Amino acid sequence: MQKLLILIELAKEGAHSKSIQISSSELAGETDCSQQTASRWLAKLEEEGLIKREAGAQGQIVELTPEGTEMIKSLWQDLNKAFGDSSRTFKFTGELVSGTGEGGYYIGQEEYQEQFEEKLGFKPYPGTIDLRLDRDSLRLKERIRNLKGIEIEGFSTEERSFGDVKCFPAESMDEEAALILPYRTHHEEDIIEIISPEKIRDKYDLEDGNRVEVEVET
Amino acid sequence: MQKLLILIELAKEGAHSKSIQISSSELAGETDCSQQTASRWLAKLEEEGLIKREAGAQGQIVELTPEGTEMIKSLWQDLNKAFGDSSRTFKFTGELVSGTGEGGYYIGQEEYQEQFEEKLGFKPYPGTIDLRLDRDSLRLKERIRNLKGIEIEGFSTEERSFGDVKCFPAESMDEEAALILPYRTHHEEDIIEIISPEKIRDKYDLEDGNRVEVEVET
DNA sequence: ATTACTAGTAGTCGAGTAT
DNA sequence: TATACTCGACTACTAGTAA
Repeated sequence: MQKLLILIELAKEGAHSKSIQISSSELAGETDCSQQTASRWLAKLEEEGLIKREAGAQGQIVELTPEGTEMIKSLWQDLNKAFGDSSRTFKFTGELVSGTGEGGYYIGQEEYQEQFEEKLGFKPYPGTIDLRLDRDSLRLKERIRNLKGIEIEGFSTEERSFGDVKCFPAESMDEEAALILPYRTHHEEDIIEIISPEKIRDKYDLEDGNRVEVEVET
Repeated sequence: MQKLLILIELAKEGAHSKSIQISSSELAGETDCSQQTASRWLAKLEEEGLIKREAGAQGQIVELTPEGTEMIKSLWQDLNKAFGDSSRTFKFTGELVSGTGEGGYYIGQEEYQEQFEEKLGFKPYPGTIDLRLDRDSLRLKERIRNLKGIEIEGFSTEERSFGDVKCFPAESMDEEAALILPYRTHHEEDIIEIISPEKIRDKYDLEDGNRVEVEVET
């Protein structure tokens, strides 16, 4: 129990994004245990690879490792699931990039199109708008991954298979749209794909590098 | 450690909002411990007043108590603080209600007005728009309370003192606005106060009971 | 299939204290 | 001041098993 509490306290102090200076007694005070326990746990957490630290006779500098961060973050996401992220609008920002054209190939598939029309209420233009997300928006993507969206089922043709896809109603430039999130990701992590009934790129004369905002409903 | 994990697992299963049926071995599977441990913890959690349950030879029905829910929720909020809720738009919905007129009295104070103008960029109409929140939006209010907003400092007159207030830029009906969150709350918990440079009530002919949406930036 | 007791072991605790 | 060791007490674990 203290192990988790200590890890959480370190996260609260910001150790997931920077090195922090914290003494074992300070930490003990925050987590309601003895200085010895805090010290012992810090040593153990280091051993387990969850934190990195430099401990000396005059204090220590602590930082969560990616593994430690991951552990706390997944706990956070569990709680997000539990307490819900309902009725929330996520605003993604990023710049327009050219897809490989593969997006259109996917979306154009009749099986996908039918489901989009049925579940989203519109027939998407057979092409995706690809956005390279800003740093801030990257977190949101990770977050939205855990939310329940509209499920689009995959299927197989003779040549290949198309995976399950999750989507969320969205709006961009006052146009109806949807965020597409494949379960099997084939994109770089900082890119999202948007579909819309209109060919938004042409309608608004968009070019690569233009800044675009997308509001996603959950 | 298991104690927290088990409590979290129960929350994940929805036990904070309804009674759930879960066997000790099921719970043990999810939290990676033995059936005996899960069983023992459930008994202990009940003893501590964190859960309520009906255990019998053919399973048990479990539900978090308000205390248990509070415990997990505060953990969640700690993590929210740590990992941030940046770049998020919160959409509040509710129905318009008449304030006591006290809102206008507050907002009208010169010391507040100056700070609003300086920190929000507009001089609010001296009156608040009060919204009785929908159930879904209630959660958001609780959530937004923990976020860093724009601080408006309190002050004292000869007669009385006005407390610190936190506010967030917002938009409602395409009008610039701000959500006002007093630290010392004097309202019922399901009500939020909005200010705006315009007298929105008149401009849009709003009456009590009308549904209003407010998008709050964080 | 459940819940949950017992017993033995492993893990965790804080006090005292060394460095 | 720090960190962190030893040690005795206590707690929590799992396996076995009863009900």
